[in-house]
Amino acid sequence: MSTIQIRLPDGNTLAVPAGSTVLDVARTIGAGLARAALAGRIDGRLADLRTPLEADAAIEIVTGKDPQAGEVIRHSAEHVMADAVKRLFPNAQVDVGRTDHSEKFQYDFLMEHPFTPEDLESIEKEMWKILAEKSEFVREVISREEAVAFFAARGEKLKVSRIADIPEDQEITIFRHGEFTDLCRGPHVQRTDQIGALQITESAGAYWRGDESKAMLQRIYGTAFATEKKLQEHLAQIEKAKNRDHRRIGATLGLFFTDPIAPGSPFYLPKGMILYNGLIDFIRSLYPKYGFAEVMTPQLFRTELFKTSGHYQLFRKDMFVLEGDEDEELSVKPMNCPGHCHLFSTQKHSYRELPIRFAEFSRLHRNERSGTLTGLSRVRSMAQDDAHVFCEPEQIDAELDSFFEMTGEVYQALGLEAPKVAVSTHPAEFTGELADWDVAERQLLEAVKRAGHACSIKPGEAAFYGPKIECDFRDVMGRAWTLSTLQVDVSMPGRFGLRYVGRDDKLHQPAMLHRAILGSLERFIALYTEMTGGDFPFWLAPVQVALLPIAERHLAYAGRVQQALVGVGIRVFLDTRNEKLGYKIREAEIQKVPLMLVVGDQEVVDGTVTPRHRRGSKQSNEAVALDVMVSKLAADARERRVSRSED
RNA sequence: GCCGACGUAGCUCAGCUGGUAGAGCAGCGCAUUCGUAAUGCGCAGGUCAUCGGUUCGAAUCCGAUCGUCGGCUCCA
Repeated sequence: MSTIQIRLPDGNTLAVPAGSTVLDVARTIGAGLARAALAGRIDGRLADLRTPLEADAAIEIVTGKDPQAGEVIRHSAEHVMADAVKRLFPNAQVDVGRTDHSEKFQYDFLMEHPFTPEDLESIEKEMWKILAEKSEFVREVISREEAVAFFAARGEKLKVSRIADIPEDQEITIFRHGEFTDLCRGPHVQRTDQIGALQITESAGAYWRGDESKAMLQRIYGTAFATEKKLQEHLAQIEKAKNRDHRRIGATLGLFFTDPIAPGSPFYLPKGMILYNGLIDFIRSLYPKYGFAEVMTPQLFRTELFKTSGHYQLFRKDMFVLEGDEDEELSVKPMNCPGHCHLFSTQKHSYRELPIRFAEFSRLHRNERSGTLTGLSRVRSMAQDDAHVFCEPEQIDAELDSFFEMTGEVYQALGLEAPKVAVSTHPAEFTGELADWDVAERQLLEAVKRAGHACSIKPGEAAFYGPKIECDFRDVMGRAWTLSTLQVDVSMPGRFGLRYVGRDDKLHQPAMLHRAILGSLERFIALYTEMTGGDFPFWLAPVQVALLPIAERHLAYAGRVQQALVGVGIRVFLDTRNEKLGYKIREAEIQKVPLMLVVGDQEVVDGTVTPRHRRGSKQSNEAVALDVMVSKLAADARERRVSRSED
C-alpha cells in the first residue's frame, strides 16, 4: 500500500497509508486530539473527519477551540433538529438545512400545520435527548439511484427533488446518526454529544425554493455551541445588541420614531433633523468638488412618465398611483431617474457639457409590502442622496472611479468601516439589451477591482434597468443592507430617446448612471445609529455640548458661555434644572452628548469651563479658558473631524 | 403580500387557570443649592390596539381588523 505525506500545522510531516481518513491522522497524532476532533481542514478547506486522503496534503484538526468549530457543530445540529422533528412529527417532510456564517442554523419542513411554540419546546427537548444519546455520525458514499430510492421509499419527495440539483459528476454522500439519515456533504462532528449546547430560537415560514408561488414550508432556526457557556455568552451578546437597535436609540435620544398612523413613514424629531440635514449638508458640500449640480423635480407626475421609463410596467405594484383631475392618473415618484431623464430631454446638449450630473434629495415614496417594513431600514417614505450622471460611454470608467473616491471620502468623515461590495447582474425581468448588460456588468466588476475592494456577485439581483454595484453594511442583528450603490442604466436613455450632439455634429445617446453614496437617508441613519450606538461624531451630534452649572448662582455665567458657543454655531443644551451635578452628568451621558462643560464658582472667577469628555479620558478635568474652548470647538465642527481633538 | 409571535401609563414591564389594573423610570408640585453616572417627599397619569362574540362578569377565552417584531418574498 502506498503512503502519503501529511503536513501538520507545527511544520512536522507524517507518513500515513493512502486512504487514511482525517480522523486516522488525528489518532496518529494523539488519542486526546482524536477524541476532541470535530472536523478537519484539508489544504485549508473544512472537511469531514471521515474523508479518505488519497494524496499528500496539509491537515489541521478542528476542535472546539477552532474558529470554525461553530460551523461544524451547527451543521450537525441541523441533522439533530431534522431527526427530532421526524421523531415527533413523522408526517413532516424534510427539505434542507443551512448554516451561514452567523451563529444561526435552520432547517425547513413541509408540514400540515405550522409549529406552535409548544411544538418548538418539545422539539428542543428531543434534540437534547439526541445529544445525550451520543449517536455516532456515519458517512457513506452512495450512487444517485440508491439515494433517490432511499428517500423516495421514505416519502421524502422534497429530498428527492434536491438530489436532482446535485451536479452529475459530483459524489453523493449521506450521513447517518441513530435512525436518521440525511443527504449531506458534511462535515459533521463525530458524535451528537459534541454539540455541547443548543437552543431553538424561532420559527418562520419560508417559500419552497424561495419562490413565492410555491408552498410555504416551516423553517426552524436554532443556534448551537461547543459548550453551554459559549451559548450563554452568545445569548447575552444578542441581548446587548438589542440596546443598539436604531429604533430604541431613536426613541431614547429623541431622534425619530415610526407610528401606526403612517406605516413605514418616519417622524423626525428636532434632534433627528439635525442628523438628517447634517448628512445632506455634508454630501452637498462635496458636490462642487465632484461636479454634481443639485436640481429639484416634481413629486407627482403624470403616469405617462413612468410608462416611458418602464416603471409602470415593472414597478407598478411598488408605486402610489393617484387620481388627478378629469380621469388624469398621477403617480408619486418612487425614484428620481425618470424625472431626471425628462429634465435632460427638455434641453439640447453638447458633448462639451458632459458629464452632466443631476443630484436631488427629494422625498420618494414606494409602496413596499407591509411585511417588509422595519424601522427606518426599510420604509415607504425616504430620501436618497441621489444623482444621475449623463455622459459619453467612454467617460463611464472615470465616473465609476469618482464614485469610489467619493464613497471613500464620505466613509472616512463618518468613521465607517469598509463595506462588503457586490455586483448584481440582470434579473429575470429586465429592459434593454442583454449584450449591453454584459458590457456594463464587466465594467462594474473592473471598477470595483480598481478601487481595491473584494467583490462578490449577486446573480439576478439588479434593478430592471441595469446592473449595479452595492456597498453593504451589517446592522446590529447581522443583516446586510445596501447603502451606497451605483447602477449603469442600459435602458432609460433609449426609452426616453436621450441625445446629445457629439464632436462629429451627429446625435448620440448618452450613457446614464444612477448613484447614491449614503443610499437612502433613512436607511443610512438607521445603520449609522447602530454602528455608532448613538455616539455620533462631534460635527453631527444633535447636541454637541451639555453645559452643566453646579448651582443656580452659576446660571448667569453659564448663559454667557452658551451665547459664546451658539455664536459660533455649536449646539448647546444648558441644563438649568435644579439637580445635583451627578444627575446632570448622568443625563448627558445617557443622551450621548459628546462634550460636557461644567461651570461652578472657580470657572466663574477664572472665565473658564471644565470639560468632561464622553469618550476618552474623564480624569483630565483641567479647566480651559472659555475663548480657547470656543475656537477649538468651532474648528472641530467646521472641519467635520471624526474624533474631536482633546483639550 | 405570506408564516409565526406580540400589542397593558410617555418608556421598560408585572398582572396564575375569567371577578373589574400595578411597579420603576420619565412628567408635574414642594423642599434641597449640591463639583463628575440617579436628593427626598408628594401628585397626576390607562375606553388594557380597535371592533365584534362567548359569559352573570373579559386585559385575561374566541373571531376579524390594524400595527409592531422575527423570518420568507422584495428592496435604498
